Amino acid sequence: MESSDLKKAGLKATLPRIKILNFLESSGRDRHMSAEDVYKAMLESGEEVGLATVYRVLTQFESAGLVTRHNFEGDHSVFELNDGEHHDHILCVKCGRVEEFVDEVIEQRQHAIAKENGFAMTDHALYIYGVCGDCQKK
Amino acid sequence: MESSDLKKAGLKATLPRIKILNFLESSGRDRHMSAEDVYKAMLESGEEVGLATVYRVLTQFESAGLVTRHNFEGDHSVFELNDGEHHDHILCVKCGRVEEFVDEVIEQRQHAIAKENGFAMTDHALYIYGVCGDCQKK
DNA sequence: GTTTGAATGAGAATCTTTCGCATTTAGACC
DNA sequence: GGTCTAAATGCGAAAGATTCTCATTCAAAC
Ligand SMILES: [Mn+2]
Ligand SMILES: [Mn+2]
Ligand SMILES: [Zn+2]
Ligand SMILES: [Zn+2]
Repeated sequence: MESSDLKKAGLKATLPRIKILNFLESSGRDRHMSAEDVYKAMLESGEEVGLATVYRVLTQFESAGLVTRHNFEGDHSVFELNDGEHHDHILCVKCGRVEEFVDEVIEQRQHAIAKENGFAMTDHALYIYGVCGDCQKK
Repeated sequence: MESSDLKKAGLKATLPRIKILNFLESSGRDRHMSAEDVYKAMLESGEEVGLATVYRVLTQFESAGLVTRHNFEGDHSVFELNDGEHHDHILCVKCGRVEEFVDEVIEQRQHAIAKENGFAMTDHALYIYGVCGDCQKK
């Protein structure tokens, strides 16, 4: 459906790419998914795409700015559809819940710190880990 | 030498653990090393320790609070000796240079954000990526 | 010094991700 | 619509990082 988005991103509108993009757009709550997550979820919904293709396409989407890659799990990457607005994440170490936030003070301090150290900042990753409200009750 | 530190941490003072701890303590500039880095560097200096043991010991040191694990490279962990003071990192995406910093404003905002989201904060990771001064000149 | 459970080393195994290559396909051109 | 061609796919093999298994060794308690 969104083959226009793909072409705009300089990517040929192939069936696997369309399927994966559609899938990411329709995965409301669980926005943050690993390649394996995407692969399995698509299998279950009958949309067959090779695992290697999922990895390739997600990486291409990242380069094209369609998705963002995160490494807050340490041992594997998770991806989320890029909605244009940057945000950071706070994660529950018990249940895996993920909340998003933006803090202008932190954003500004980061730029200041980069400048202080003579760096031209290109990116940053901020992950806050903790126990969410629900998990504290248990 | 520092077998006392190990015992204090509840770890038996074995030869591999003593060697690795000594090595970490003597690695001045390159404080941030992967398990493989530690393994190879020790081989070169004649201190033979199995790779699996390096992985095991570093993980034990982490649990004991002797070292801190970072994932700023995405695909593998790096470790650094814990000096008691928390700090964050700014990394050059060209040459891999790592600088350390502490920013109280950011630290406080993080706690505030956790509270706002109902989380009991346990940890956080902040990595700023950019091009360092030297690499900008090239 | 002896005993014994814990730690080690070596390689196998696992997990995530990438590669190689034969086959398929999107998009350009007729 | 039919042809063509480079690019994309799917599969299994391969790679890199880390963990596991298990026989052997060792620290430290007695
Ligand atoms: Mn997000
Ligand atoms: Mn550091
Ligand atoms: Zn939770
Ligand atoms: Zn640099």
